[in-house]
Amino acid sequence: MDALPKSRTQSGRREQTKLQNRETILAAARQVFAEMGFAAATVRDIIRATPLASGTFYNYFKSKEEVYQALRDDVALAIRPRLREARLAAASREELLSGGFRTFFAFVAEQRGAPSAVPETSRFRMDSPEVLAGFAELRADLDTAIAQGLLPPVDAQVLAAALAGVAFELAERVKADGDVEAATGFATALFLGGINALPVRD
Amino acid sequence: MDALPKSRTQSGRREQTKLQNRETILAAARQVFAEMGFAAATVRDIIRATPLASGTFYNYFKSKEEVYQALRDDVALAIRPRLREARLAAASREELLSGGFRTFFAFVAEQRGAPSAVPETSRFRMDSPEVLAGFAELRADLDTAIAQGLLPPVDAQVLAAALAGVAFELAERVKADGDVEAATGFATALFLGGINALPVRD
Amino acid sequence: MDALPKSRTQSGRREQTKLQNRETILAAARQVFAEMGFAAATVRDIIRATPLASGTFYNYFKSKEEVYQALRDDVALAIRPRLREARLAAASREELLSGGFRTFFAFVAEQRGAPSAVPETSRFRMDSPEVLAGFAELRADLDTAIAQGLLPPVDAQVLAAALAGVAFELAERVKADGDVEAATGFATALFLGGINALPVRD
Amino acid sequence: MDALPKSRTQSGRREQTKLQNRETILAAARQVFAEMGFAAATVRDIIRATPLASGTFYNYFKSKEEVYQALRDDVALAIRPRLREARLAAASREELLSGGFRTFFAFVAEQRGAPSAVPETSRFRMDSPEVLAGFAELRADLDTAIAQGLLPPVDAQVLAAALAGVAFELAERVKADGDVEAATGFATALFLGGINALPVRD
DNA sequence: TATGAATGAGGCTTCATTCAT
DNA sequence: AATGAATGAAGCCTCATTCAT
Repeated sequence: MDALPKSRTQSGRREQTKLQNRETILAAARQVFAEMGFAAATVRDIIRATPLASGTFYNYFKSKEEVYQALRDDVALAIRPRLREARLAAASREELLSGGFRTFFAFVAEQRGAPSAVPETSRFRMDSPEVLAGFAELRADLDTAIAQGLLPPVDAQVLAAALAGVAFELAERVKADGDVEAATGFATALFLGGINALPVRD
Repeated sequence: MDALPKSRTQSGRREQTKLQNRETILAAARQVFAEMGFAAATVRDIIRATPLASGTFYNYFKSKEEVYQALRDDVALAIRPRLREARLAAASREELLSGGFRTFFAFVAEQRGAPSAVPETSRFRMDSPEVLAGFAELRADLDTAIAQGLLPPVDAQVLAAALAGVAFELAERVKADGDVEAATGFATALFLGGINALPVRD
Repeated sequence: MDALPKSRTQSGRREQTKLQNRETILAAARQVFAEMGFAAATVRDIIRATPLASGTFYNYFKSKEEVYQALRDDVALAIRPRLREARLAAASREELLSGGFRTFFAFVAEQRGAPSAVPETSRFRMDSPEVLAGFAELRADLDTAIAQGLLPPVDAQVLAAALAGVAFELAERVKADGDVEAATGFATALFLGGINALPVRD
Repeated sequence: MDALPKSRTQSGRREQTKLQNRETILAAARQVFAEMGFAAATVRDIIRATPLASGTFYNYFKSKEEVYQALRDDVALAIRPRLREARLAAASREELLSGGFRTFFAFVAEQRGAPSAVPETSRFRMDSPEVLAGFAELRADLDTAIAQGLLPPVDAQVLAAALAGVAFELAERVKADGDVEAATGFATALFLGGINALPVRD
């Protein structure tokens, strides 16, 4: 957290600061969660990574869980429209798959921030409303693609889970090596080849 | 002051008790983590779910993280030999894939315990040594399969990640619906069809 | 920059508002003290029961204690003149006693407000200046009555304490059952009979 | 609170200390409540008046309210048997009244501890089970006395309230001047004279 | 080894109060 | 005056851990 000087004399800062404090807290929380993991992090840790007073935290969030969800939602909110767009623009099965994967992995590569101090031995996923909405959206788009004939009539729910599983797992590699195209190529080829072999719905 | 053992069974009892205490703590921890999630659980919560005294906990574990890893390792230790066996017994690519997935999903279905009190909106994965060893083992087995000609010469590391991603994600569905065969069929078909399409190593 | 009053009514409105805010706070405090007890109540609770901002509270009161005293004083201020009048109008010892008790119990019955949310197992008495003045007034009136021959020359201070003790304790019953006349009859008879037996001052 | 040295070397002290800590806390609480009043006192204040660690408080009590009730109960537990005995030993109405008042006022005089630092402007009464039991006992004894003919058939409940009111109010004077006999004489005479004049039950 | 009371650090949260607007 | 976000002291309480028994 860069020191935002807290001196009272910079009164002009206050009016900006108002709801920008929220951003300050979110940034600090992102940092703290990355450094020590969500489970170990405390509200105090977040506050300490901030020039703000402890009480101020509670003007914005009720708990670290609420901050976490806000972060998640920010991410989901940022990535969802991009994914949507990529999928809707697809004119072929290959474009649907490669477009989705490439968009996702590119986003992951972008987010590669300060590498964790702790080698980060735990991963965590909180299915906030926004994240769940992202899943639902994926599934809906798959259904649309099936209707359009871009995909065979497979179980969209399960296919969505498989896509997400591969995406999240390969994302770990992208975080490490930043190679978006390799991951995209692999995942696209896998599903391009595999989808035809899937059992179709009755 | 050597022990004149009060009775032979007593010393036997003591050893048993020692092992039992460890199991008691692990069982309580499994329960507690399921009920309130890992992040919220405390050592005290685990002790309270036990007839033991607080100090006793520290004769067996140093922290809840250590308990968590022990649980993880127990799971990994239980599943790894089964997976190994399934993979080594495979005489065809189809057997390799379906055997591995079926073994994994069957294990997950077995473990489906009392559903969490908290709707459990977060999922954790702690890459303890045992879990990482499981990954390494998978990768080694893939390499062996490639050498045997059961698989084409793809990047085993990435394929392992994709297999794990699909396995873990579909595991959530198996936890929910218990349908091992459906998940096995889907995953096997996907990879059976997809593997041929994958880029091969140079 | 003298005020060109935007309208005459506005300045009138402002003064009214000022008084109204004080009343608003007192009313909220009465409510809050009744609902959660004095000890548990906080300034914030009082503010929250108000449409006003937190800072505004401090334009009127310094603390919850000050609010409490103001409430007390309001009560004492309301009851004292009535008690005074009742006692001064008394032409006989019976009238002196019954008039005083009846006035007091009638006031208590009037105040019986919404019953406390908390079963209220604690009772407070804060001897604010106004309350102490009420005591002094009672004592002075007793001295006057002694001088007038309405009462024998007993220790007015102690008699005042005994009267107050019975009055406050029976008040609890009146709060519960609202039976002003029963309490008045009992207390009057007790003192009417007892006063003659009291030791007289030397 | 006298400093009980907290050094670890005095290991012999520990076993005594075990449940004697409870007494330490109660003594500190008595002191603190007397000095700053119940409403203003905090758990921390009580702990600070103790050589104990903060966590230890919670091994014995859950809140200051619980401490207060324990104190109240101690008092009620100490005074009730004495009052009971005094009343049961009474062979005449005069003995019944004077015995009860004298016992109560003597107890109050005994308890006169360190005078409050703050002039103590608030009084507080928490009707814990023990206190309520004391009231019930008084009432039962009055009924017994009525049955024995020591008292006329008045409303025992209301008479009990009147007796308590006078007793508690005169107790304030006894706390101040310590004159047990004066208070006893006054109260006894008042009720001795007044009881005959009370309305009798139908 | 097991016990469980004691410890005190430290997390969580609210509070009274200030002060720039 | 009124507002209400910010402050940070401080209360509440639990926690992990120790250690005498």
